[in-house]
Amino acid sequence: MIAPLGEDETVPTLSAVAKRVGVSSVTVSRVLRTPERVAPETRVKVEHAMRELGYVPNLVAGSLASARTRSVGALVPTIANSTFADTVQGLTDELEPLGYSVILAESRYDAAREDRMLLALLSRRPEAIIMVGSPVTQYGQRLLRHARIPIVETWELPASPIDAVVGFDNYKAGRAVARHLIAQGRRRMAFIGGNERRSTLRWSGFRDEILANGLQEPRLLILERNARAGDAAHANLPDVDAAFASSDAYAIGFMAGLRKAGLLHDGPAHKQPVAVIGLGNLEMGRLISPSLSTISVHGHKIGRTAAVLTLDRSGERRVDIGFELVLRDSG
Amino acid sequence: MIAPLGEDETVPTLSAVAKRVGVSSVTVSRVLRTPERVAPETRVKVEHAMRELGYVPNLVAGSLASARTRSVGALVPTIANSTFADTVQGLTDELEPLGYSVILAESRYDAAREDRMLLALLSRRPEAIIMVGSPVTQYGQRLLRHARIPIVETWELPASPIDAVVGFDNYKAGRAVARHLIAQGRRRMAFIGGNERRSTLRWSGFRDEILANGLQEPRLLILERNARAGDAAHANLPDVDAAFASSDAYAIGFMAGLRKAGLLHDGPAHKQPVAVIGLGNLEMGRLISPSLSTISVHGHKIGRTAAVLTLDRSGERRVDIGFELVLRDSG
DNA sequence: GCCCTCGATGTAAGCGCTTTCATGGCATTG
DNA sequence: CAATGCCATGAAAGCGCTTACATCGAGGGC
Repeated sequence: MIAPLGEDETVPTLSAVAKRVGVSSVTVSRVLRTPERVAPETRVKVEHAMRELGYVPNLVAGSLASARTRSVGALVPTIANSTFADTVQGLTDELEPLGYSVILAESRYDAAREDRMLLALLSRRPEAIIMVGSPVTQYGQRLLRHARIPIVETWELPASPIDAVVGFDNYKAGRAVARHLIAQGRRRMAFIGGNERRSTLRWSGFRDEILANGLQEPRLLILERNARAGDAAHANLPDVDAAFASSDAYAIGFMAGLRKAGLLHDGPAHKQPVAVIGLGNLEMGRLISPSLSTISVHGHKIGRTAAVLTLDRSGERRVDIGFELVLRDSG
Repeated sequence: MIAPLGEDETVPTLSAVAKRVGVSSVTVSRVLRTPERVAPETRVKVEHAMRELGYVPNLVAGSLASARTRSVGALVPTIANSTFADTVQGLTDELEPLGYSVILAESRYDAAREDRMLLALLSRRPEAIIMVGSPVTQYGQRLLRHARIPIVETWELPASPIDAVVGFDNYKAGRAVARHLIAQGRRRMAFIGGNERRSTLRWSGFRDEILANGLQEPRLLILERNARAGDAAHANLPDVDAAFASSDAYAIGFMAGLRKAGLLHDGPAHKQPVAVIGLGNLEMGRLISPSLSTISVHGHKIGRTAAVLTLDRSGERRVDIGFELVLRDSG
């Protein structure tokens, strides 16, 4: 596939450096890994030779020999347009200073692809795997259970996690939003979301709370991935006075539709004909008008915490990082 | 650092599978790599044993033996909140089906960190490196020039690239925006951007075009990373009638400031007291009101093209993917 | 002055694969 | 029927490191 760049001279190895200095290759290895165990004089000579040759350590050889790859696998549904990028960033913030690299894989909300990616990741022998959600298939679960490395599931709080978990209760988030909207006097609710587990959990909570309050069953609008929540959404949801969107992007799209229909004002929440609550707390939501009320989910912190959970396996393996209802002008 | 999970039994290897079936390990290797060269009967037995043992190929050993890691390195300034995620996604879209993994690194617009990440990536012997921009330091440049693998620089069109390049002309983008705003009758311009090369290039083009038209020097507002472009920006830019923001996020932040100051209407571009043009074409920009005019930059396509450039080294090594001025209601 | 320790270096083995080359059996050919 | 070729498999070497373990002087303690 990828053809190596032509030309001749070979990439320098440890022993090339060793030969040049006139020491054995262990010594060279030592100036890399445990420089304090090498006589300063030799060390200087070796470092000099490395620079001259442009030596770049071969970590794949090193990994094989030491059984430590200094890499972690990260599996997310998608990295683009998404708050999962925050989680990945949190992860790297914590891990890169320690010399770990992250191998990134995207499942695209596709079970088969998730399994393939899991296998691909494991083949590279990462020292831990951090994923958004949990493996969907039995096969994926088995793969991870047998991997014998720390596994961190995130963004949810599964009942029987494989190893560690850091996330929040999506069901409760749904209930919290419903509770707020009811208190605000809303009566005809709708839910806008995608067709995946976290979204479904939020829907369940939302619905349960509403029904528990004796209100009518909320409307449910499942959007396909990449669907435009805008015009479509409002056309499908006539006659509602509040909507909970499973992501800020959906919420903002829905608001665009509302605005077109003249159902969006620049005033405060209680003046809105239709209340809208999102989830994710994108910066954008704060900037638009009316500003978006949302569930804030601490994506970055999830990533950092996941990193900590792989590094320190002694403490509590389940972290409920919570969420926060951020009220602004949209609902 | 990361402690391996306790317990005993060792992870199965190729030869463990081989022993179990009673064949040599080459045969097992062959059913993985070239199954058509193995007698169907043996193949079935081997595959069965693999499943029984839960064998997961060790790609790090394979990589060392074959000198092919089937990985590529991706270096971006940041993955969060950013359109670079699109580029990474384009990359993986093209590469994952071919069995490549992407190793992700973030430079955070920091030269020293960029060099460290470059070295870390190269140590893992990726078969290609795709980066946003070009290495900032001499050292980084040298590292890549000596790496003997395809290198793709993106998002710019450097004069003397290391190897391949796919991007657009940031300077021309700046000129194009200026030209448009001038044609729209704007006279007192401002530029809002970050302190990094691509932003500076856009500023140069913007400024040059304005001066070439005999208008007064535009105002320049450099924002720190993560600064809120909102209130701050407008306070610093009184008396302008048009602004070009180096990213959609800045643009939307600036618009929020304008709205507060009563300088933003819901009508069409020519009715706006202050025109605003962004860059990036975030979906959000289409949804807000007034909708954001912007330079669209095809981030996803950049990623895909970068992948193609690493896979097929025969064609043109410089791709100008262009940009597009998308006019909506903000300017 | 002898033994021990310790610091600096080297030797050897091996990590889990792939690659190259060899082998032996069987079918094909004239 | 011998020569030929091919197909399925195996043996051996080695990828570039790390990790025991060995070695060898130089100092220090008594």
